Amino acid sequence: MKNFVFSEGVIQRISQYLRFLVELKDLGKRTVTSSDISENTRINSAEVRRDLINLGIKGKRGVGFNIDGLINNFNQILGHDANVKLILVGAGNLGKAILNYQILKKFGFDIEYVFDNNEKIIGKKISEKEVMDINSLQDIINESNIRVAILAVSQNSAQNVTDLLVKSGIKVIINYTSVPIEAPPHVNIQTNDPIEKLLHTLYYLSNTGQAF
Amino acid sequence: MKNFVFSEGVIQRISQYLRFLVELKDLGKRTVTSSDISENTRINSAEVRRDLINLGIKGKRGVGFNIDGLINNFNQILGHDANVKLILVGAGNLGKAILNYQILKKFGFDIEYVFDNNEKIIGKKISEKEVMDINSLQDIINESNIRVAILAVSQNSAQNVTDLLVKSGIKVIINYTSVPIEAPPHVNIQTNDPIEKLLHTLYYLSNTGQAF
DNA sequence: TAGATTGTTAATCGATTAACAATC
DNA sequence: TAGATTGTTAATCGATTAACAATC
Repeated sequence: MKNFVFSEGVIQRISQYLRFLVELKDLGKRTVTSSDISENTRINSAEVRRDLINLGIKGKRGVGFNIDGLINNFNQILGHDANVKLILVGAGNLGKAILNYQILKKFGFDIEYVFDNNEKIIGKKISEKEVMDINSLQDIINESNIRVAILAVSQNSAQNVTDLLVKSGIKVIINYTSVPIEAPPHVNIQTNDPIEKLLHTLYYLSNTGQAF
Repeated sequence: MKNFVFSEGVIQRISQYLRFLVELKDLGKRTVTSSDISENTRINSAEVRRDLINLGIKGKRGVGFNIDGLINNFNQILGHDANVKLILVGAGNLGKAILNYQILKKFGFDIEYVFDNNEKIIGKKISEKEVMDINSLQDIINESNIRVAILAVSQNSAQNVTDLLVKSGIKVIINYTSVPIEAPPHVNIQTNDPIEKLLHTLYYLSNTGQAF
């Protein structure tokens, strides 16, 4: 079974590789070299090659690696076998913008349901999705077996909605509010705001005159 | 000069520490232990202590570290001495949502100007900011010496606007569109979309039944 | 064949961890 | 004093890098 257990670092890098490869495939490319991947991901090319070899993926010397093969392998490792269904909570400005993110579809994620608590928009359609009453959230999650939610509600309802999501069985929350939220340890919260990236780039901005 | 050069890893960790500490201070806390920091950032507590010692920051045994002292130290290292001014490009759904991100203010970032190319909204106010004509962007950046931009335009104008930002002297672009954009190597692009985080969590979702 | 990139080795560096004496 | 956490050591692990023979 050890063969099927990957370290955090490897999974992290595979996510980065996969992201780049799907974009490349989209551009019509068929093969990719370890140095192409290295340039895009800032991961050393020797490490890329070692990762691939460790995963049992072979390339062609002088040519590179087959993009379709890599994508299939990576998806299999991540357990990304079919499209993954998501719910989106919050149909305000942020929610509407997220509904327009075509990248979700491209990477095999489908926003299946949209919820809000605002009676003025419940029942209306946004980007062809009907906005549902947040009071029906728990029932729908139970029926549909969805485990991943995108949180795009207002700051002051962020924690309440999080509690509801946890109670309903959601296991991954992509937090698009810019407030910290809390959940039990078995729920994975990924906060998506620009602060850490902004802080991080400041150092390079002020110390070199360049951003990196 | 070696004393003032920090590795990429250290800067990354300092950004994480700082983010947590500002939130803690906001809650009224005065001191923090290395294990508090460790729990929140998932960085080993011994490594936290070693980082702080290396930076010349001393704690009190049995008590912990002074939060204000840490924040000051970290800000100084990152070169975050005064509020940092930003521009926001794009005043659609996404831009409006970002204007409401109070976390920017809390961490010392001010959205100074908002630009759009839509004549219907140019001149109008959103969250007390007047929307300016994107044609005036280059002049205003030149005068104001702003070096950081948040990109929240539509997918099909993302690259054009990026080119304009680069030409105007912007050095850091926080890319909130979900399309990849290209810029010369001296410009730092930070793409902020949920794909890598989603891919990453899939592995834990399917391999353990839990997200981590 | 010539050019390019893989597959692999070996050396180094930084991150991670456990443990515990020092001391607030 | 008793309890807690720092400051520090030492051992280990994974990441990083350079280099180059193998081979497509």
